[in-house]
Amino acid sequence: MRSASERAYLEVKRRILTGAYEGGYLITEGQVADEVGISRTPVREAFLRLQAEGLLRLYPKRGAMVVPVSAHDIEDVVEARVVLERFAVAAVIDRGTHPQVAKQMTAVLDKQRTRARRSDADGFTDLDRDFHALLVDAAGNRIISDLYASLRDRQVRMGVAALLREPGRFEEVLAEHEQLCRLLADGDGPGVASLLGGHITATGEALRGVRGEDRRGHLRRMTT
Amino acid sequence: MRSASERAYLEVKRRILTGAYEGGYLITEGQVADEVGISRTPVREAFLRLQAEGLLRLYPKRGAMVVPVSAHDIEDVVEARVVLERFAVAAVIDRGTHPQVAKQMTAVLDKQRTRARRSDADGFTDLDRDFHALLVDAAGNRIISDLYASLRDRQVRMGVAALLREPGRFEEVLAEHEQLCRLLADGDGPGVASLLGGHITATGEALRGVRGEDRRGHLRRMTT
DNA sequence: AGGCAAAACGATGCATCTAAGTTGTATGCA
DNA sequence: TGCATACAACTTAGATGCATCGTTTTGCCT
Repeated sequence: MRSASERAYLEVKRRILTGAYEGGYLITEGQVADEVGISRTPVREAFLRLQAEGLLRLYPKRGAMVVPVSAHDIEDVVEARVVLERFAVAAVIDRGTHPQVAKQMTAVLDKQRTRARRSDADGFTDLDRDFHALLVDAAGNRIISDLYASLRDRQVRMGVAALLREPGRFEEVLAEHEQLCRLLADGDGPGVASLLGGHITATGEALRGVRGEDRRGHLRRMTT
Repeated sequence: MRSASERAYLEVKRRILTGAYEGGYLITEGQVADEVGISRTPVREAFLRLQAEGLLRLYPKRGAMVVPVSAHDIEDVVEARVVLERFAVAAVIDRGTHPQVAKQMTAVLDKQRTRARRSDADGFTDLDRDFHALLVDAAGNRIISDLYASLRDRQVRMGVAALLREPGRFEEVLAEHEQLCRLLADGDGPGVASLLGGHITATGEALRGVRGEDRRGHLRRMTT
């Protein structure tokens, strides 16, 4: 049995990431406590963790606001991802482990292909995460790996999942990943770097197009 | 009056950063609660925040361990800092705001010089933070700015303050900062990048030399 | 003396209770 | 009607109590 605060944390995070709690809404400790069936103390702890992750903003005596994602936030996340992945590529090549890493990434890419054939968008998304995480983790810098993981979370919130469901998107991603593996295997740092810029930035562009209409700045109480 | 949890947070963080709580020690909620004169609830919240920042690791029913810093951690922090600052330089130059940023940094540098003349190590350190933060913030990426700030905290823990007290260190830092400002003003991205590598990495090297003997892996109860 | 089991101790996890702050509303007055 | 004020409802901040779990110590047995 998981701890109560862990359950509260996972549940609220899930709701935020899936969009069940939209950006801008106010949620309260008592509300979540009732829904999850625990007392308010563990919920408070979950809220604190989520605030640390940047998903909630706590207003004393008022409630917790689900942080809205702005167009600027998307740019920041995309930009940070490019920075981190480019560093990872350089580090991996510098270490000389790029052939092995490229091999592992290719293996993931193969799995991704089968998911694409089965139109399994969720599986595809998970493997996409693995693909990029593999690269970043191979750089061997814990700090950067952790940040990268949290960026993935935020991107999920921005609706990447929905994006991947668009027709033809699978193929584009696969092709780019394939090229990425090839360039990495060859140790072509600059090549990977420029490709990455395009790959990730393209995702960002598409994101901004797909959404971003319903941004409001004011607070609204969550209506159950 | 600050909130109780805020006080607990600041106090414990201060003790960790100053080394009053060494890495590897176990501290407990009750202990801190008594010392700060509040109940355990706000202390628990402070512990959670500190765990999120990577300064504490919580062991259920056992206590909170002050995370020890290993040589590898130092490398990670140094490496991450170089990555972020290099990005910042490129971004600032790309935006074309580098002349203004360089000007602001030069202003901070001037203040730093007066502190150095007065042998005010604390003031010097604070301004060093400002100097680098100015550059990173100018890149306009919140995510990267936040991470950079947290890295500064960790570096403080690693004993940078003590390092700066070594004779002649002020001058080296000042000279490097001065050159950095010049290169940035000229928009010489690659030049700043390579200088940065040396500047920050040198700090890391020195750090590793100055400390790192007393690393032990086991837990020891804090003896008051 | 050495080993082991059980009790005592100490820590956290969570629920609950009180206090205090904030918001929105209703009321009275100009 | 418009505005200030009082108040009621709701929320969090913090304290406290208890149950549970891990650790240590103690005391008995071999």
